[in-house]
Amino acid sequence: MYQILSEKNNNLTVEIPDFNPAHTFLCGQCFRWNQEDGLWIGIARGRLVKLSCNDGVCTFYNMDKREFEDIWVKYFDLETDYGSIKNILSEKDEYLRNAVLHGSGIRLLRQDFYEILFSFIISQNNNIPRIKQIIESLSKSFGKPLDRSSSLFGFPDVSSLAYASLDKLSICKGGYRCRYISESAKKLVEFPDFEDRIRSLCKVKARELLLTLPGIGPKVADCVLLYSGMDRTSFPIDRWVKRVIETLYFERETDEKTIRDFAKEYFGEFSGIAQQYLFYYARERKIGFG
DNA sequence: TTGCAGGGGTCAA
DNA sequence: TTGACCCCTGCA
Repeated sequence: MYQILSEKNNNLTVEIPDFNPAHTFLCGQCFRWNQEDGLWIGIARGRLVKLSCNDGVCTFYNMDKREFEDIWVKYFDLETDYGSIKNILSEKDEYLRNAVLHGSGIRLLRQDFYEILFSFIISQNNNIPRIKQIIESLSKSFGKPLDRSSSLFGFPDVSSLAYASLDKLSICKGGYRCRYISESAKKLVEFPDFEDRIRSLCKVKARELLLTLPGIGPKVADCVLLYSGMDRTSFPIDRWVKRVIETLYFERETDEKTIRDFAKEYFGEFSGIAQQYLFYYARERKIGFG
């Protein structure tokens, strides 16, 4: 699914099919990747990553083969064959074919469970630039610096958030969501093997357990399962997805349960990635929005 | 300049 | 089922 082409000067060149950083980082699944001077720079797994890509050949800067294979193969989901998934989805209908073409370089990342959990609590009733702002601010205030000289910070761990006062959390301007962050973090420190527990449960039970945390409703629970890589059939339904599905497949207003059942039946095991293609397509084309 | 709607929802009544 | 909730941005 990928091929390491060279390793020199501490830079790694890798051929990665079906990967376009812009598609992957801008489709709304992550909040800590930015483009600067032609490079994509992100903070994930407590590390800074710099990469550039051209025609399916990517360079990872300051990275050796070992780190790449230990961490980033999994993070970028490089052992999944997106080519065949795209073929299967493209045969479903013309809408999906267009959506897949439009976001042909999307890869569903496998991100840190707790970072995703808190990031998507922050995402509720919010827009992407501000979500990114709040996450940066939280990381700066409560995260660990990436290295001794760094002014960059990893996402805070659960206990840092749990032991922070609500007043201090509120400096990050998350508004009413800060209370959810605080309360969920407090519950999570009391439940240290929460992530393992979620992993061990069936999808339905895992979702139910996530829903017991303050600030996590159906949409955020589905995001956590999908973007942490736990359940690729998860199908988060937000305003955009609801309206694009209504516009393309129902031609009328439709309740969430009907949409969920439709997705399960129609997209099957590829529901999560189908959702991502449709979301990216809908946002860029403003489908269902004027 | 000001006011208002709305943003990848959730919760409580 | 509905409105409140923080805060910011875009727009009239």
